[in-house]
Amino acid sequence: MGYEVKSSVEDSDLVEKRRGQIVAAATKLFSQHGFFRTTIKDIAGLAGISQGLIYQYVSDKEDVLLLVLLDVLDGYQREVPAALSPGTDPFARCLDAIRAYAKVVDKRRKATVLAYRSTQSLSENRRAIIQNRELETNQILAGVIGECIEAGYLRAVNLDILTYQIVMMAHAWALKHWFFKSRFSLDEYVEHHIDLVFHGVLTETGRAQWEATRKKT
Amino acid sequence: MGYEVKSSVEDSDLVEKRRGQIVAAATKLFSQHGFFRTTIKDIAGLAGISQGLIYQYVSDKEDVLLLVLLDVLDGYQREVPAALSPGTDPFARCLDAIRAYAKVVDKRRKATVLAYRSTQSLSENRRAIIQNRELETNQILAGVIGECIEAGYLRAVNLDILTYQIVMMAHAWALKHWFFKSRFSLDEYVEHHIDLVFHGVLTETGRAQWEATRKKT
Amino acid sequence: MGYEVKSSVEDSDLVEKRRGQIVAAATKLFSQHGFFRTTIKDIAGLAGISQGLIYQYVSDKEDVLLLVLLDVLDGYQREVPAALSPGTDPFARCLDAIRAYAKVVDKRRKATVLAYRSTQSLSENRRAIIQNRELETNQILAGVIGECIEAGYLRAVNLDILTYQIVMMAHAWALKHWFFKSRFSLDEYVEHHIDLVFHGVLTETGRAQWEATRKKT
Amino acid sequence: MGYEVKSSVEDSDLVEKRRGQIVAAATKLFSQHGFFRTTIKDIAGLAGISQGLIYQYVSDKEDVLLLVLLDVLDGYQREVPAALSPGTDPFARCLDAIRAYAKVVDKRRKATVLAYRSTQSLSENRRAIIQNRELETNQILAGVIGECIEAGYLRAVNLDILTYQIVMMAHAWALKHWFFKSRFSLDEYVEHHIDLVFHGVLTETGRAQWEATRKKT
DNA sequence: AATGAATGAGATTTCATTCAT
DNA sequence: CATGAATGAAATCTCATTCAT
Repeated sequence: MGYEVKSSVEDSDLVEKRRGQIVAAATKLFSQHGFFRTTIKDIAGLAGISQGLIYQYVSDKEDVLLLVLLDVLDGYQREVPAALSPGTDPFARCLDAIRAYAKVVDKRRKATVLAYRSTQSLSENRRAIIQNRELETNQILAGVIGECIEAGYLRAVNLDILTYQIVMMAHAWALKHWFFKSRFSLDEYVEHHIDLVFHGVLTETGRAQWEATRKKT
Repeated sequence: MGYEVKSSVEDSDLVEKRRGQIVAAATKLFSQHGFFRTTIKDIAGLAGISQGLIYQYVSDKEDVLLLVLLDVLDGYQREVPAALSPGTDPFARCLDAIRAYAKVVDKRRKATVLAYRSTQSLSENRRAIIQNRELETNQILAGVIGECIEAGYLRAVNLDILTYQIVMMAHAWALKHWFFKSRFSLDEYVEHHIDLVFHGVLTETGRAQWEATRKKT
Repeated sequence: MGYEVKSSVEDSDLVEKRRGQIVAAATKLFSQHGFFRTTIKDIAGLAGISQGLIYQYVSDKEDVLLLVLLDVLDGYQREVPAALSPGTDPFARCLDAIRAYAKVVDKRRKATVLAYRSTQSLSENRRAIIQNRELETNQILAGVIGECIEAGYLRAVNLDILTYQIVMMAHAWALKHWFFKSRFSLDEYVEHHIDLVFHGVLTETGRAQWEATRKKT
Repeated sequence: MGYEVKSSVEDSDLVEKRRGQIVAAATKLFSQHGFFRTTIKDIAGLAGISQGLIYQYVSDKEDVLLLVLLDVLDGYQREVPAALSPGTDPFARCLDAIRAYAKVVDKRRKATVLAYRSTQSLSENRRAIIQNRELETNQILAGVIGECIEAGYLRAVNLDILTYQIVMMAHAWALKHWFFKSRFSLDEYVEHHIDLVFHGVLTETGRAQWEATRKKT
């Protein structure tokens, strides 16, 4: 998983190892203080290597950020599929996926927030890499949701909308954690949302009202 | 609306005016290039004043950011209530509020993204100010939603969850605009979401499956 | 004489003054240790200003070099014409010019050497500026020499060749000073050269030999 | 030709070979980008060896420069004598030498310029080595010129002056190539100079004027 | 002998902030 | 009140040199 980021070092095992150190240190520091307030010196210090060495594995400070963000998204992409029991019913798999996704985000809460803060600090093309990676991850969710629709468990709502609804639910857990943490456990938070999206919020009366409203326009 | 931010200038009209200039310039530049890449010199230049003068109306570069973010949130707080026809039915008011909120966010799309990027750059206490302000705005939505629940239009779901669901829907329009812009108009986007949250996604079969699933656990 | 080099400071008197300080310091240091071994910090220190301030009057370290070299060439351009008694006979003026040029180079010996060492360190376009300036200075010499040819004092030899012959004679005094200094005074050096170029080196015998040689080919 | 430069490697054939690689690569790179802008890594890369190995044949980056400059001067010293037809008349030999020297310089134009740029970057004692070598080369020219004087072909002008006149003529071809290249071929350039130095530039009138001028002073 | 990863000092440049005018 | 020149700390990045393998 060397990606596009170039290194002057040949030995790919070593590259893997050093980048691992760098990414681990950078993730921690970027999450804590942000990309701009973190210095290369800090990263090198925490990674236990010299400043100069970082530039043998990365061409830019921005490259470090890219590596960090790719690592976060890789985590999603690795762990969500791992949580799906293959061969089971789409409905169960879909619930698994939603809960797994939320769990994965929770595990990387700070890094997820980091992604929101920092993706815009990347140059055009590096940003595009990240966005593509995000879409790939979303495809995993979209896949299981799509199966549920085909299986007749879910209405044929717009898949992009529904997928991002779920994605944002999980991200909001990270983004608004300052609010939610004192009010819900992760499980409660997720189940509330599942209930919401599965059953909707309208009562009978509400549904009537909705129909009435729609006719007017 | 001087808030806590202190100014060495007495004449409060002038303070208002100068801060207006500063905030307008800074909002534009922060949104475009981010907080860290924007310099005080840039802001002064665009605001048509000298660098030094900024420090008579603000104590810090961070203070400028606080002012900008407060201004964004003020916009929400001002414009959402304005869109509500007073005295009408809660259901209609609720729909108005949701759509208005989305529209307000759309109007400040870049500034909204800025808020996500930059709030964490603020010091503890300044961040708290922003978070409180966000909650105040959310109260407006929560208010009309609550009325709908009381009026029996909506199920008694958790108000915080539902409110943030709607808030995040609007924010996602800004945050993931790179994805949505080529797929939906704002209206389509919003109506898709309203449909989703109002009616839920489960079919009859899905509902049965859900019940079956729940019993197991 | 602000040239093309841009400054963020408006007040042109101040620009003149500060650049004067910077150029004086840089000339000394560049001449002594070369462009690359001299640091901006050194220059600032010797100029009695802060490092940062230099960048308000110059956009680059290379810009400092350009300023220095332009200043050297300006010296030539200012002082050579000043040594010419206007209205006198072309022959006298020509001798004046040659001796004056040598004197001017001698006065700036180290800076002249610097020009040879460092012009190539400039970017393409900045180098072109310097080369043009050199040609302008040479025009002064070419002018008086040309007048001597027109007046019939000198043979109609190629003007570019003769001009550069004289220019290089003066420059060689600086470039090979390590050799000449223990052997000649500047005056002796110059008069030897004038004698050489004026009368040539062939004896009668030599001239015959030369004719014989030429016929063969 | 190991000179004073020390190597940790014993096998002197190998030393010769490796230094050959290093010098060839360095000459090219130094000529192109200058001493300071060329890195040891670049040199190693072009020489096809590793960075570390360079330090087994050289103690310093400056040492590489010394080797390069010595190599250039060696070229002069080798090729000029080779162009002299032994046993011929001093006059012919002198013309041969002048033309050969110009040709040798032309062949190493960039390296010659490099010598002017970089000799000053050497430490005191290394610079002295280069200057001595230059004088040795000049002796070759001085030798044939001296013979011409003894043979009565040339006036008894100062030998140092005349020799350096010719040396500088050739060097100027390299140093001011940006000017001459569009105006003269090497041959034209050289013959113009020979004509100049051999016959001088004064006309009969000029000579009279010169005498008149001299009497005054 | 040879490699190339690692070090760490150091250079350029930027910019928030101050302060004399 | 307003200006903008001046400061100086700090950050990124480069590269000669070393050294374990």
